[in-house]
Amino acid sequence: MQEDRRLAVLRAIVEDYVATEEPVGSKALVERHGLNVSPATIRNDMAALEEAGYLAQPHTSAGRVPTDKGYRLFVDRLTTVRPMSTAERRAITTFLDGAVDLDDVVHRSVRLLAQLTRQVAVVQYPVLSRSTVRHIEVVAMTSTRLLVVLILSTGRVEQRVVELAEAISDDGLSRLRTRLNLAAVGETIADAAAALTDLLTDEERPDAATVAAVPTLVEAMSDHRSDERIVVGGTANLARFGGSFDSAIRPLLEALEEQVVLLKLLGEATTGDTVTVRIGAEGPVEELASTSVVASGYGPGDGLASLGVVGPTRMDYPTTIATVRAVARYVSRILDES
Amino acid sequence: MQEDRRLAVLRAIVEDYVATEEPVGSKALVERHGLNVSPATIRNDMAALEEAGYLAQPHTSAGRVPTDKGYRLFVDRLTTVRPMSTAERRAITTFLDGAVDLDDVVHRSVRLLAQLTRQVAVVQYPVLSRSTVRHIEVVAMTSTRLLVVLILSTGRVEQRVVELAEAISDDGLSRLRTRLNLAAVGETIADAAAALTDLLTDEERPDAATVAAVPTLVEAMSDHRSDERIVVGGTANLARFGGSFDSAIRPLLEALEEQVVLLKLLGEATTGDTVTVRIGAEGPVEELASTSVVASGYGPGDGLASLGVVGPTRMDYPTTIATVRAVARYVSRILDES
DNA sequence: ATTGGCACTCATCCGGGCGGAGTGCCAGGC
DNA sequence: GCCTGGCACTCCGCCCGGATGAGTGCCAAT
Repeated sequence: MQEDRRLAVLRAIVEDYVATEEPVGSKALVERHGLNVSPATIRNDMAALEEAGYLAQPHTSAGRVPTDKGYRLFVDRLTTVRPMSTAERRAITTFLDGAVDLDDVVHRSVRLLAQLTRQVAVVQYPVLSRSTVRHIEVVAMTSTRLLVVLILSTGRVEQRVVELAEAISDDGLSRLRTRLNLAAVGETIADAAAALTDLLTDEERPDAATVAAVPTLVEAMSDHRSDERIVVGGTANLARFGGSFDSAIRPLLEALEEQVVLLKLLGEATTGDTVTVRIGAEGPVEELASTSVVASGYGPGDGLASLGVVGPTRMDYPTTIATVRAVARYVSRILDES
Repeated sequence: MQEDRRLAVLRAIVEDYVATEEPVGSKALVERHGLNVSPATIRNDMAALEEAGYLAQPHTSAGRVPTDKGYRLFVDRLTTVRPMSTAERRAITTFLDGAVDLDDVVHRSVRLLAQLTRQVAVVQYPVLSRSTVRHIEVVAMTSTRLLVVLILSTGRVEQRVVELAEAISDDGLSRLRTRLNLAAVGETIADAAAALTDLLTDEERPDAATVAAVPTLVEAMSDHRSDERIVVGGTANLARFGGSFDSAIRPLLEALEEQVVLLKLLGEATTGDTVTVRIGAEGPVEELASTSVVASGYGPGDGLASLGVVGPTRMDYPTTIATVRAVARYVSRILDES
């Protein structure tokens, strides 16, 4: 009974606070929402909610503001998923359908997310597993320096530079190339890596170039790390971010430049391909106590990479969640098709 | 005589203002610099400088602040090039020498610039001309969808997806591959593009796959545009940026996300491989009236791409200029070697 | 051409007084 | 037992006025 109303009050406070950015008081609350009770009643409820840790007062005799815990309850139990309008759906599909390659998909996704949520968007490159080796190309830059290019069936391209201990001839180069391709082409990544390593032991006298090139290749193959690149967009939306520059925005800008931190943020906030929300101090980076992350796994098949937005704890969770989910799903579908 | 002193006064004001961020008055000026005249004299000089448009007063009876014109005079005639300390030199070389490929060079350069200048750094990917085609690889994603990968001798890799009107067989695929490579490998970009285009007309009946793939390849080759990618770093340094968020920082953040605007900024501020400075409203983007750009062309051979920093008009020009120049030179050298 | 002196102008910094929004609590009503 | 109206209280934010001080502009003297 009262319990229901109290939750309604919490929801109303969150909504109003998100909209106005100002502490919300009892009177304004009853007016703006159709609560058929008096302000006094609301005050009692608010006192109870504060007691329970869902609300806080900036100072005595100011309105209430949701705490992290309050937001948590809000997103967990009070959020009804706002279905996206068909216009929005179409915006997403048309914008994303124009993409021509993986890079393009990723970059378009960031822009899209940033624009739709008016927040900072973050997209991690997807890891395309179950790919096989399509071709290995070896290019001599100088006589002791090779560029090794690995082309996978999915279109991923890895390139590495290898330094040789001794010069290699044109002939040696093309022998190296055929040998590498013979061993690896057509295999899955794991098998190819094994086959290549075998080259080192099988042969009587593996030449220097092989010795140098193989480990690099294997590393490049297993280097899904290099796929953990991250693209950030919509930083200008930080302008809407309230709060002081130094305490809120600067650490965020710093984090956005640190791929490692970003990955941690995204990773933490992602389980499977469902949308996850990390609110304020729940996360690993304490300087980011006043920011929330809404992220989702995505990718062909299962949740293999993450994408999402970063914003102030005071954000419009329902629509943000809906948008992130919609984009994640559509991007996944595109990746599945291509 | 007085003219000399007036220039000295301008220089002193610029230096003090850059250091303190506060309007500088006559008394403080004579104290902090060894000017052997009285404050009153300085006041006269300042009045003259203001009359001439080099200084401005925030409000009556406040100290003076340099105008854009004042900064211009300062960098053009009053700046003695501060040689870099050997420690700085070494920092640059060691940091940049660790780079393994082009991507790495570019990214390291941004970080380096951002750290050394404590400003926002911007580096455009260099256009590596005189590269030749090393290999063309064609990968079937589906039966009507090909991934074309172009490997250049410099290590640049371009990839494009091609949609075919009709399905292609494995056999057709490998014939396409050999034909493309036969025509293009070893040629310079320009020659290869021509040779490929010839394929379309020479043959009796060029097959559908060739028809579809060739234009894409040619486009990818001439697509130095895709080399006009830009990497930005050090955004967190915006925190030190004075001024209001909305009038100064927000437009800058927006500009930093707009590759086009950035390119215009960099391009404008670059002629040849010498360091150029664009101050405040001199530039093309009016919202960026309170920011300056210090940029330099760089690249193997001549100034083929730009790199530089963006910061408040009130910046330490001498050291910034020295740093940008040093980095540009060293990056150029690295690119020349590899 | 330079200097010291002097009057003047503003920004900035308190301290106090006021208004208003909002709360907490209590006593009465359904 | 829960809701409500009333009332006293707390503080934040705003405005005002005076004091402070840095800095200027001008003028007469050297």
